[in-house]
Amino acid sequence: MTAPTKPTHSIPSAASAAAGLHAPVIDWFEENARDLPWRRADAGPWGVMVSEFMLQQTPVNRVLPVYEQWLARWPRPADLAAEAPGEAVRAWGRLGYPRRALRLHGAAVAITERHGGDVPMEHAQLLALPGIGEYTAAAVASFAYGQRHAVLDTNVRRVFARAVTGVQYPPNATTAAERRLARELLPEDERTASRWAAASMELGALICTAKNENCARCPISALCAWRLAGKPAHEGPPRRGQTYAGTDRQVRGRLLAVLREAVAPVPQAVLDRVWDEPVQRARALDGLVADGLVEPMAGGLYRLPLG
DNA sequence: AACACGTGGGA
DNA sequence: TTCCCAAGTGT
Repeated sequence: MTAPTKPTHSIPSAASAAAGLHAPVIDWFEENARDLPWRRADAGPWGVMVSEFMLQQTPVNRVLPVYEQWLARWPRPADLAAEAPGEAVRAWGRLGYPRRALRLHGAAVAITERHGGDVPMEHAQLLALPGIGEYTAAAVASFAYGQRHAVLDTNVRRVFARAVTGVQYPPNATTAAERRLARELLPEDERTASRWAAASMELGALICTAKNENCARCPISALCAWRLAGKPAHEGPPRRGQTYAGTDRQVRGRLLAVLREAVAPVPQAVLDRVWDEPVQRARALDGLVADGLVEPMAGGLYRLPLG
């Protein structure tokens, strides 16, 4: 008597059960994707890369105008590489986390020196660039070059948490289980995989949002584990809210705002006006200098870095 | 692993 | 007003 055929090497997973997500999400994306400049055919790998830097923790609507100015001024990596890093910081404006501007400049220099001025195609080469981590490397490889990579950002993590795992929010930090799920859910076909990456991200950004999710317009609401379970509220430790008022970050922000607007080196006395408490003020300024965001000059003057 | 790192808009 | 959140990275 023969035992029933049973693949012992293949463990039934949530991923295999969720394979039916691809078509509805991709179809939805074809119909509802936003017409964003970095998605246009003429954006190119550099446009995609610039957008990814700017979109790290900053909403699309605030990125849009800065992105347009940036690409108009520096249409190729070599154009940015030829500038002083401080010009990148200035052009970054109020997008926040200005060290990203410094890293984008550094990445442009590395691309110019190591890759002949072309944004590299390989994930490992992208990952080696300053300011590019796991997410951004996968995003550029997928969006700019159509490659097959798991692109796991906060939107995709939330979609998976709900649709597949059945919980309201993903864990605070990305887990190995999430990475495995993302890989398992990735369509085999390269073209489909890159569409899936963009589509699942867009779904999280427009429909399956952190608050006030719009299940009525969701293409996979019928399959969503979280909705099917009655949309149970998040359990466990609350996501630690980041305080801001009174922190060094706030002081650094004020300091840098003054330097960004200044056309000439700024005297220490002018910087001193942005914050009353001298110890914290000095610490914040020292931190900016240590980070390479501010350059001290002789005579107690400060400016954005010349290089 | 936990933290630092900006900014502004919406609920 | 206060709180939450937005396509993360580096240490």
